[in-house]
Amino acid sequence: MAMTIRDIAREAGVSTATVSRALRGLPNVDPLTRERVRQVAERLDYVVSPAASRLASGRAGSIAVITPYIARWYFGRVLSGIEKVLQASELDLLLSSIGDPSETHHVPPHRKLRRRVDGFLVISLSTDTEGLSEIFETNLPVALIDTEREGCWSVGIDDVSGARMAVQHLINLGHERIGLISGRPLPTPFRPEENRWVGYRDALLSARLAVEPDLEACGHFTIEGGERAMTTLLARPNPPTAVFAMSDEMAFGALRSLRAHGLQPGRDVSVVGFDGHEMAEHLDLTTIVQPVEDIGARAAQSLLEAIDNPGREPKQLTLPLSMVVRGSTAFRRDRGHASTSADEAPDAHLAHRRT
Amino acid sequence: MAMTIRDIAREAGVSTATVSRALRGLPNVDPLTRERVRQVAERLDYVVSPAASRLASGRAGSIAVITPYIARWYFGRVLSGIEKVLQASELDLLLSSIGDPSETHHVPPHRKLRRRVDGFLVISLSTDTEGLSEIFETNLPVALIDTEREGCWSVGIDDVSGARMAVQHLINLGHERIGLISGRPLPTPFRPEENRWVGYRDALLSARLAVEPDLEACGHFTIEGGERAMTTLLARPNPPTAVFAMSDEMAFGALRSLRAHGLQPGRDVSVVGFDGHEMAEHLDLTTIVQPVEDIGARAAQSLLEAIDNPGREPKQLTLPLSMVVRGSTAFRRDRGHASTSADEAPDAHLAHRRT
DNA sequence: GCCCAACGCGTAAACGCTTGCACGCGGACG
DNA sequence: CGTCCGCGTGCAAGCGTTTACGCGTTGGGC
Repeated sequence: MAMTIRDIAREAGVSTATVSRALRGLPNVDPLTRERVRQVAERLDYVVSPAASRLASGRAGSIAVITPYIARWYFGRVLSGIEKVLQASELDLLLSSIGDPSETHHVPPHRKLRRRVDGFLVISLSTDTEGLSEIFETNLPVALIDTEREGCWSVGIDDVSGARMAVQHLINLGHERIGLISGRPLPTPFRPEENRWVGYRDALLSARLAVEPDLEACGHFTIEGGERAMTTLLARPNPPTAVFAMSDEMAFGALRSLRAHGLQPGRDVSVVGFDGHEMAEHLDLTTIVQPVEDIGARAAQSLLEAIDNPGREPKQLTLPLSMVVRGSTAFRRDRGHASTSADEAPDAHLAHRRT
Repeated sequence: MAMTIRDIAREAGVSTATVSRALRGLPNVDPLTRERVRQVAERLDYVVSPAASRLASGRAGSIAVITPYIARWYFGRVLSGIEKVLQASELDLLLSSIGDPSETHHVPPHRKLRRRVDGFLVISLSTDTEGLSEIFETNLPVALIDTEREGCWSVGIDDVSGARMAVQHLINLGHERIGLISGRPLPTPFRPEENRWVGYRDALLSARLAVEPDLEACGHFTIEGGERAMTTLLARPNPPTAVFAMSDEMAFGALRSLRAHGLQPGRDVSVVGFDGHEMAEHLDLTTIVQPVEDIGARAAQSLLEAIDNPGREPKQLTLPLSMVVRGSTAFRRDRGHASTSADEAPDAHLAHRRT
């Protein structure tokens, strides 16, 4: 039971040094010796003690994933992508949820992680999030998802143009009062939120359309929040005829609110979401789809690369977006008029597809 | 940078042993000394080297969570509950997805975890899942979620009676041909699946209703799968008038299939789901709700308890279930007849509520 | 006033591995 | 035939903690 490297060494008739080298695939070991050692280790069911190995080598043998949420759709999927890559590596995946940063939970325990990991994977958090600075100060490699930062590797999508694409689609459909269901009041600790806000604004401005506070409502990235936000918007003096929601989940809530008000998505109010959630198809929601799991996987690969090659110049990766047009968006029509549901937009210059 | 316990000892004018004791809150340390050491450590920004600590103490300082999926709703939520508890403890959370066991992915790397963790948390997997035996052989404490096993702690719900509750509800509504959307063909590596199947069967048998293979279809626990399953059931010679889906996500797919066939959930075919997914409310789906996040949290607590008190007799915990009745279930009516949507079932003896 | 327990602390031996260094040996090269 | 190089290997010094043990000092009970 108490198998140590010494037992293997004795059994194989070599020194512990050779066992160590043989088992780890280091050079300068006779192939025959290596094989013999392997067999002995196998037979005795030996696995190295990570603690001892880490202490001696100075490597932590694990990476930490810092995420604001675990249970939410987007984060779960990203995490899944990360895990798949890490599974194949030698590194352990330490999961650390930071809790909703805007709620100033307990102090994030990044302190504890200090001597414990070889690198960090941070999801969606603005680089100036409180508590994140400790991570950058470690000088360990960091891979950022959905953000960028000098000296860090990063993977993400172009949130600005994604949002612009969504809003432009609505503009092309003839909408002029286009609402926004955002996350929470700025400043937000989430980078994508800021960027989607910029994209929304850009699109409106370059079409010389109004950007009014009255067209915005916070949905806190939840279904319920999205529903409340839509309800709020509908209650405004001059409600929007179309809405861009920063996430599909909020869009789901918006759709629900519309139905509750006797309005039909698409026909009465157009809605675009963001993410590519599976349910979007089922709810007939037009959305900007991002390769979520891939984002996680690529980020993990980046981090592994950074750990293996310290000092290597970090790369930033931007993954492609696409739009899926469904029934929740349609040409603007005056309320009350009858018309067929014409939902093919004249914006063929944008990347999009139908399903 | 290279802060060791020795630096603290020197600076505080004590031995490393005292530093170690002071910082870990062990007894037999003068309160004044302890405080002084604390201050020095704080000032020098010292954190213990987990590797060294683990090597010396023999504790791994982390627990592994073995889960078949990360991205799926149920597992993400359970994981979130686990993480919240572990965050407050001293233990690291090592995430290890096993991949879909029925697909015989790569060999699960539980081997690697051997000397690396102080305990295991296993989600939903049958205890006889291939590769899980290695875990039990370690003799480390194991907390099981959704399953039970001699010598293991466990937390879960009563899947049998949950399923029975769902089906009984349909029976009470007058349905006689009640379909089942299950996960995959038995034998399945997931325990809840077996049990829900038993509950389904029990309810039907004790009402002297038919249990036919023709009433079953596999939905693989995905939305798409649920949709396909419902479509399959509808195409059968004598289709069911009501369906119990083993998960809400499959039920969502079923609802979609119904709509695609011009059928209205509740009025034409009743559907009950299982989980308490947020979207269930939005899709007006009757469902059995389980305290998912709580399940994870309790299991984590159990494991911590087991680790702190080795040899303690394991406890099994069963958490309560409830049923939320919504519009997707209604009294059976003959196809084609008009009738109002009467959906209040005469099964007041069952725990349920309306929203 | 004595004895013993309890307390606070230091000494030093692990814990199980990695790795710089040195050594011997055989072959290539001049 | 001597030298040198490089390969395969072993030796042993760490890596930074924890903890059994022992020692001196106090204080309370008799």
